Amino acid sequence: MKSNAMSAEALGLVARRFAVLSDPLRLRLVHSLFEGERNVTQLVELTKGTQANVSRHLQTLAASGVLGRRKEGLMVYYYLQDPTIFQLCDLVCGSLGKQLAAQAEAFAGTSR
Amino acid sequence: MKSNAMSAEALGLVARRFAVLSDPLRLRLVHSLFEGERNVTQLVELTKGTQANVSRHLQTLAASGVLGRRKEGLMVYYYLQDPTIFQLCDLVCGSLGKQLAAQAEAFAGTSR
DNA sequence: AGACTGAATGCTTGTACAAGCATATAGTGG
DNA sequence: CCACTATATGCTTGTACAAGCATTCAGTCT
Repeated sequence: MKSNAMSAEALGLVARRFAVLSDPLRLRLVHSLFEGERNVTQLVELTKGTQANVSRHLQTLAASGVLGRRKEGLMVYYYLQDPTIFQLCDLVCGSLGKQLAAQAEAFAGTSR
Repeated sequence: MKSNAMSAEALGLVARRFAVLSDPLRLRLVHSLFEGERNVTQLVELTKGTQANVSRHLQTLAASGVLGRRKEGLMVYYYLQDPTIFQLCDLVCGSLGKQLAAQAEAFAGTSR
């Protein structure tokens, strides 16, 4: 595998993965699953979304491999399936935190 | 800061960061800068995009703090400014690789 | 069987945004 | 000042997709 010439196909997959994580409600859902699996109703309450909307976003997340599904009677439990999600979120949050802190400092510096 | 109740604002920022990385051309641009800064014309050639389109995507990437800009005469050089981008890409690529390998194996298993 | 609950799916509407094309700005040299 | 090169910016069009609402599907209980 050449490291400097990613195929268009691979690029599309990576882009798609990022796109899946680029929605606030989906991020809330992922975040709500950090501490363990939850069924749809619980997720609706936790995220304060509508049932239909939450259900659809869960499909998206599951289809992309981020979440897994487990059916138990009437209820469907979703759980984090991709373990890299934690690190991904940590990285982005850390990076944004640093960036905002730097901006704040630069702003404070303007009055010197 | 409570770790289990991210503000809507913070969530929006994270989502936005992922959204910036969710475009194939932008990923190509980022990838083209892995080995050092490049000016717009070079990036147009490397990514085979149009000048206008490349320029606009570079704006997006720079505005979000992923890239930095350096002007030198007529030319503008862009460079990776957020060091976490490497790790972010590695994580996603690794995760996708595992996922695809697992799928391939599962598929092969169907004929057993 | 019917009534009920949890989850998924049509269908529509509004909005964000990528790409294309033409044009404008900025900087350089004659 | 004019011509030229590098980059950025209007403006338009097409497409993807989130949200809302109603409806359907699936499973449980009597």
